Amino acid sequence: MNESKNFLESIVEKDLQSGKYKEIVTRFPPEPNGFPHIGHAKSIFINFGIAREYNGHCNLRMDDTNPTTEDTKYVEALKDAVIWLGYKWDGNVRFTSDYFPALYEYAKKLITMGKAYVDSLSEEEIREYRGTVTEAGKRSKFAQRSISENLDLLERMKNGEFAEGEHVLRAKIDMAAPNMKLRDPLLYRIRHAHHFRTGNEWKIYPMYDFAHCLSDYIEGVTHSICTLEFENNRDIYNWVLDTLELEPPRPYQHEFARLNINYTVMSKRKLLELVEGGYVNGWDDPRLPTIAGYRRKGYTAEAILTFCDQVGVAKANSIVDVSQLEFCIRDDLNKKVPRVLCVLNPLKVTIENYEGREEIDAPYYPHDVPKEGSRKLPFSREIYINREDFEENPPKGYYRLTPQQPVRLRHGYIISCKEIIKDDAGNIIEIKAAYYPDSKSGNDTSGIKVKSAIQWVSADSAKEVEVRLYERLYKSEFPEGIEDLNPNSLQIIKNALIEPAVVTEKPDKRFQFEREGYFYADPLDYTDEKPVFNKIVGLKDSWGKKKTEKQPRAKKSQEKKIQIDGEVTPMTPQQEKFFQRYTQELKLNNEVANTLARDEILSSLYEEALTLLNTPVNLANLIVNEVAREIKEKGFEALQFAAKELAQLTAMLDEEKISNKIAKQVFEEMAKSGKNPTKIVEEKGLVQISDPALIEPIIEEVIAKNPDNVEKFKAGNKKLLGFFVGQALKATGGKANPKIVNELVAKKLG
RNA sequence: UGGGGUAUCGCCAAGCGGUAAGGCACCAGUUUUUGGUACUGGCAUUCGGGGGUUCGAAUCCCUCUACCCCAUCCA
Repeated sequence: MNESKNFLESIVEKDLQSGKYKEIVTRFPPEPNGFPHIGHAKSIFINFGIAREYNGHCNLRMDDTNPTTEDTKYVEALKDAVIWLGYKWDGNVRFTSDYFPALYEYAKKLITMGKAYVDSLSEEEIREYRGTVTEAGKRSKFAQRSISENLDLLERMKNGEFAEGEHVLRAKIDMAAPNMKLRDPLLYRIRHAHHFRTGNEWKIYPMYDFAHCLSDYIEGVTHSICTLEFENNRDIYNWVLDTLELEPPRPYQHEFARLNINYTVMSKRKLLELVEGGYVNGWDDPRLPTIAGYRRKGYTAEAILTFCDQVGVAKANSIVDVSQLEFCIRDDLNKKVPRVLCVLNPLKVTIENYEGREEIDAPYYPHDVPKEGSRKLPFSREIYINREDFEENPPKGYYRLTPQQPVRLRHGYIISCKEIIKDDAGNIIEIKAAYYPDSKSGNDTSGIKVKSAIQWVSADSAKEVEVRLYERLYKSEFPEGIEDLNPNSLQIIKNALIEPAVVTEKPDKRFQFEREGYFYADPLDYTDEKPVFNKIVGLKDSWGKKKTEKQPRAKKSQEKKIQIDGEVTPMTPQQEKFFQRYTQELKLNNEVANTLARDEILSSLYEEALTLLNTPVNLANLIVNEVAREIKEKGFEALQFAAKELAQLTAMLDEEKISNKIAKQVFEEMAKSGKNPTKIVEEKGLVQISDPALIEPIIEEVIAKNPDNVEKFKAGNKKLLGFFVGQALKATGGKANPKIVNELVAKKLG
């Protein structure tokens, strides 16, 4: 498990601690209009994971408010995905459509409150009236309708008296809102369509923004977690819940960045295009990032979950490298799966000095995997090895069989090449070899050193199998469309040869084909007569990499990106006047003066404080930095202090009664409680300690407690000075005079 | 162009005024009858840029830049 907390976990912990909620309730709320993919897995992992972590529960809710796109086959797939990933939803599967009656009542309530109206503008008009990002919209004349008329119209909409598009129900919020989503959002539209659950019962269907928040509320959800593109919808979410004056507690929405992986597409539209266009073989094609695809390919749920955990949850749009996912599945399978021998591209080898046959006892697991089990490996005069494991003219660093270099047959004997047989075209078709009888694995007395052991199968007992080799679907790292498809994403080998135990014993469904990768017995097409294996992922291959790479490796551009400074809005004459006064008369630095001059609130506060205390620089710094933050966070009206308190605080600073560090602490307290700063200092005894005699023993102690850091410091790590100062300051509760501490630490450490 | 977000290593990502976590990738080396695994070590003098505040800034303030989302009767 990822040890550091993500921002959602922090929020949940805070809400639990503050008593905002007694129990955490989350929900995974997909629309059943497509097959789930690994992006859903991330959402499932987060929602169910948080519920599990904090002993709450998580609902599975189908957000089925759009009858034209949804289908029950998708709800089954979604349910399967959750179960496969190992989670259990609370109670039954929920459906937004279950709440249609309740939602309808809430809509009537909004109308009654004068907060919603039936609009009869056309679709096009509604769009026009909405305005643009820079221009305010204008409200429909139908917003004037009376409550009773609205109520009547809504009921008749529900009863099917109107055609689609004739009317809609809208929230009455603000047609000039800077957030476009708030410009009287639609709440209901008329749809004469068949819904896969409610049939033809409803003629009106609620929109996402109306249905989602209320469904969350109805289910008692506490944390409504969704992806970043809903950030703008959060305002409506809150508006609906607040306006309806629902009994608390109510849910709050939090957004995280959706999952993206390079060489992969995740959008419903593009996935659909691949399937419908026949570029892949259905929704469970192993090249697809769908849950069904990964499953068919042989991925384990554990690997997917580990991956979700590793990539973390944050708010920055990002694209994760596929190698992270590949690592997860390799890492999982490495410790679970039996190793067997399979020859993908067979080359016949006749061992001329061997007669008869024998069975070699071979363990399924290597020494570093703590699992038991073994099988018999038949060996005979005729065997097959992989074509790539023999080279007539080997490149430098080649470890396998060559005319000069012997090689070990894994679990078996060492062989060496005696003769190369070629066909008329010059292709190698067979190797004549000799084996060393005293080199058998386990009791090798031959003393021959080989550089590698290769996989092989005995010709008389090997089984022919089909192996499907999958590579990334796209050749482009950030694929756009079908033009970026990798033409070689699927290679089918019809006549690979595998050792018999795999088919007869079936020790598992997943295997490592030694030196090749991990493979999975295809759950649909595999039969004992015609076994089929899918490649899950290859092994790491440092040899193959060495061979292919070498030359490209574009050197990264060393120069930093040059950033152009944009234009700064010029000051008004009034601001200019202030600026002049601040810089020249009061000797403030340009930056501080500039900030002050441009901000009316700050400057008036400053001017006022100046009349109480004539310390222009310290006062300006306090206002520009600390007060500005306070105003930014809470607003000017919420300020708990006035110019007088600021002057008092600054005065203490001037007298060096308190240090800057303490001043910040006092300021925070003052901003929170509105207490008088002098009083805070007195009550908490925050007066600065500047006497070296008092500080010195503390420093001694810090030094004594951190011998290794002293070492590091003496070895040249000068950054550690800050560490020691910090520790000493901490020991005094921040009261020690930092300047003095700095000096003393520097002196003591030489 | 208004509003809402986001920027920390090649890719993810912690960090919330006092020593720049961790994972993947990569590079060395050790072990190895899988060119796998495991193990060891190396990988950000610097946090999008520029200023400011502070003894001390990735963290606070100002400002600029880049990218993402919003003008579906989709979710």
